[in-house]
Amino acid sequence: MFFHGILNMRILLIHADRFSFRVTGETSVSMPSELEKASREGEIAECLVVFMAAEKGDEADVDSVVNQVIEEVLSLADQLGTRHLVIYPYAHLSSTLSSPRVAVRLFDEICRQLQSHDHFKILRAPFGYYKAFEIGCKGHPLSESAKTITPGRPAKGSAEAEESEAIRAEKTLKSEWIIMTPDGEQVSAEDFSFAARPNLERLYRYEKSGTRVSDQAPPHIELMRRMELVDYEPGADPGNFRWYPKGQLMKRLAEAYVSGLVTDHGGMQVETPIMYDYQHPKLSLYLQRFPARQYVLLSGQKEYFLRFAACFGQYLIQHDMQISYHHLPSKLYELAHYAFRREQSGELAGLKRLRTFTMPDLHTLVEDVEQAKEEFLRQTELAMQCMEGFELDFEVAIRFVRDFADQNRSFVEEITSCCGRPALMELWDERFFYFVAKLEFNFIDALDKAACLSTVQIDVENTERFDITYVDKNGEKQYPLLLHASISGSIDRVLYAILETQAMAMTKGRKPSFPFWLAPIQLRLVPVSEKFDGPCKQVLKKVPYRIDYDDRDITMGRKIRDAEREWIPYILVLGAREVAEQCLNVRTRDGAQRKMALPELLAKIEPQMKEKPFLGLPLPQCLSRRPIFVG
RNA sequence: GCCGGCGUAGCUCAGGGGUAGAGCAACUGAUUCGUAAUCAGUAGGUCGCGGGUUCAAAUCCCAUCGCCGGCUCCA
Repeated sequence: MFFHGILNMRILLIHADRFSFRVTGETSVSMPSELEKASREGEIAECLVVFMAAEKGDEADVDSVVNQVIEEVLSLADQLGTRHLVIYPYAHLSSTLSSPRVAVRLFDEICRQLQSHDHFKILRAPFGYYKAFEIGCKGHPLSESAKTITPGRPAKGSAEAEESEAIRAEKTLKSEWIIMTPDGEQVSAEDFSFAARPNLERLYRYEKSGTRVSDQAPPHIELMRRMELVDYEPGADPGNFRWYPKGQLMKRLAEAYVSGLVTDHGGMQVETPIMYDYQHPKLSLYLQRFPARQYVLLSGQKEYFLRFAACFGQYLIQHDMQISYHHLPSKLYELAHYAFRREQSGELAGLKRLRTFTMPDLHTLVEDVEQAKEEFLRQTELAMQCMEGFELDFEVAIRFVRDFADQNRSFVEEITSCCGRPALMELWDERFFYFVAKLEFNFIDALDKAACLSTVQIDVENTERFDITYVDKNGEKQYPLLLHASISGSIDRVLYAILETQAMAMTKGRKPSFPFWLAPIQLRLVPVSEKFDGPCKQVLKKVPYRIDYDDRDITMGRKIRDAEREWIPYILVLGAREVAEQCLNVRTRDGAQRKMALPELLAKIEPQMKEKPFLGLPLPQCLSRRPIFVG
């Protein structure tokens, strides 16, 4: 039903002073029955002529196409005040025609429905014949209009028609909101005292009302540009960003970190295609579950959609795998680079919400509910560790189908105690989604808005839909349960959260900083004058981190200022005094200065890199050789 | 997608029917400097893109694209 693409019905509407046609010959798809339904020739004054061509994509959902064509025609006829219609099959509007069978069905239905409006006089031209026509177009602004009809995207004005079953269901879904404390206590969210957890209250209010007014742009947007990390790309579709060297480095480090955590946890890393066949039977079933927000692309005569998650690529692998109960739990992992969601333009928000983003996606097949719970907890711990590595604070939300929560009370308590903080719990009476349990780590940003980062879910639907099976002890095929997990959430969104966190720190008068392992430049060497170039080169050779060298011909005050504005964790000043004392003057983010010998400094830095990935400088080491990317 | 705001130099912005402006950055020169902005000079623009009104449009009108915010949405 939400199955649509770009190969869809075209109609051309022309308001004419006069229109006439006559059949001139047969084509390869001529059907004599058409001549009975329509006329061999006809003439009409003052009318709306509807030229139509049915396309391949229409075959998926004839009813929806018919409804939309009717709506377009009625609305235009109404505006023009005309009562005469001409229905004219016109294959030349399309290069990818549907089958004649479908086209005839479509035209029949459109005519039948239009005829039911008795104030119309309809002239119908036959399908499948060569025809000659003459037309006198009125030429006013409304007199010519072309439309492409998209099945499944129903007529304007029927807002609910645009929603999938699942989304519609969510609207009517009754939620109960509870706060669950780490020691297992449950309090209705309305009665809970949030004094110690203001962000949890923000999450609850945000979730309950779904909105938060703001007249400001999220502060990370200015930061991502000023810090030369990420920027808008006017040459692309909105929500597709360009990544400058520093941002690209941070992204690669974050990806390497998350992938390392997941593969150490037993995830088997794979890579799957970014585009899929629209007509694939299993995928089309899956797509029907969700609103149509895909990028669709046409290649030759075939339509493809760009993946919106790594799920189905992995389902298709798991479907083909031979799995026995010995292998469970079995984990496939992909760093989905990229996933595409054609969000509405107004929904895009810097790095928080993009149309193209990178997402770590872990899918774990488990034998039964017991194994699912065990894995769920391990993956929750992993997500905790991940947030710690990124130095991010978050609030926990857990959502359950009520029956599942009732039958697994101790599990629910274990999740909250594992997170070590009170959690917002949502309970649904019925299951509308594919999962029975969902954990989320939500980040609260500088504008008090929530964004979901890590998530773990128990899926009870998709192994059956994608025919993913394992062989049990008795040699019988079984459907496993499936855990979805994104240990960090979208990598882009992690960067958003890091930048928003620093924006909040700045408003509180604190100096912003990146986690040391993620800082694009970790140390900067500042010579007091160019006379110290020699000793500086010696220092550069001995530091195994991302260190650069401010060799520009400007004052030292200026160099310090620039380094501070880049949030560089260690600024090393080298002049006559340091050369004499065989040391460096080290300035840290707190503004303090200390004399340190190089080995002492390296020893201080080392623990900050523990178990974190490392990559080299993303830019020329000498600042004098470094171009400016943003203003 | 709908509603509102914005779009002028690389960046941040002022101007508002009659010669295109500032600060920062860039470039050149001087300066060799001790912890958040050294001094002087030079260059830099299809005023988002496209139409229209006008003797004349960056300025007014229309359309369009982009960004931001709200609605909706967030698999």
